[in-house]
Amino acid sequence: MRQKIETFSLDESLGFWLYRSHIQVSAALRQTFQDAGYDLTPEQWAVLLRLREQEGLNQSQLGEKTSKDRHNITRILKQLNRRGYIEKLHDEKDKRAFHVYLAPAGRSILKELKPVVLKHRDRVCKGFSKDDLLKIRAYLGHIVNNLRRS
Amino acid sequence: MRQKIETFSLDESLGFWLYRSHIQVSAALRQTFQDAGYDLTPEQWAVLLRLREQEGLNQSQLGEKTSKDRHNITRILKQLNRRGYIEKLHDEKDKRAFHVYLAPAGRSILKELKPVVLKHRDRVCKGFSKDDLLKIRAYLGHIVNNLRRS
DNA sequence: TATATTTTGTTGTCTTGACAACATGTTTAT
DNA sequence: ATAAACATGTTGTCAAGACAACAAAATATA
Repeated sequence: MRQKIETFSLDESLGFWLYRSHIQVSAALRQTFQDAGYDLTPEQWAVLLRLREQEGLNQSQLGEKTSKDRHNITRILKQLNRRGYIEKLHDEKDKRAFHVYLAPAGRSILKELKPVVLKHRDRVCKGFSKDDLLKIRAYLGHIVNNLRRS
Repeated sequence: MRQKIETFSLDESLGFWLYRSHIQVSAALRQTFQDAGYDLTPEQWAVLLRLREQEGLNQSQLGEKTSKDRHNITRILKQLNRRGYIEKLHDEKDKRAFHVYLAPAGRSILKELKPVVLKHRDRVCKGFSKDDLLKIRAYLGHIVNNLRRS
């Protein structure tokens, strides 16, 4: 009867590969923005994308929909506000809350950056079939699901 | 003849799913360490793991092997040094460089945290077959490869 | 109604990642 | 041999993620 010796190494770690791939995709997108002459982070881009789909959310809701907590959303919105890409409007009823909207400059940058972002996407996804991409998304969704609640 | 209108949304973005899954796995591991009573970050853990496999690297090499640049490695090693988990020894020949080694406390914590890390791994990987895990790793490796050079 | 609890958002601290500037030491070219 | 280029590591700045503390407002409860 042999005892099972479980072991682990960094290269066998799923978490490390997620870290690695995320870091590199993020760095590539950052570089893409920089090459295009825009001072924008991947995180700020994600928030703008989310706002294009759904405007008028309050900050907490926006945070949930971008996987960022309210502290970080506060500061990312501050940056986007400074650059003139978004607007925060007070909620009439709830005086604590804001509703967040795209400003005209925000809509502009979304259009302007579309071609370079598509190019970036092609680079990241090179060699993958549509089926591969669906499978990857399913796998990552499964992981996210495994960690839901507690 | 219809023009192809390519579009994108955050939920269709591979980069966003990588971000999301990475963030959650990382948060879960952080919580795991905290629950076990250890003040250790996932990044520090990754460096310790790498050192267990390969000691005596200099900082730049260690950075490459953990996908961190030399600036970040400097600071992570500072933390690990403060906690007594590693040692930095001067290179005899190259007076700029250090060789990094695990200290006894570093070996200890690697052993002590093994069970909780395995538990964390089981949680992350729940519902995946060995074949699934190999496929995920292959997919993520493919992405990393797509972004190599330039 | 009065109090307690929860929600919304901000600020501050720490760690990490990206990046520039720098000091020091090594290697290469002239 | 000297100068130029490069490598190694540190420090500082900013953005972002984790987290604690806080203020203000809304909601629940007594």
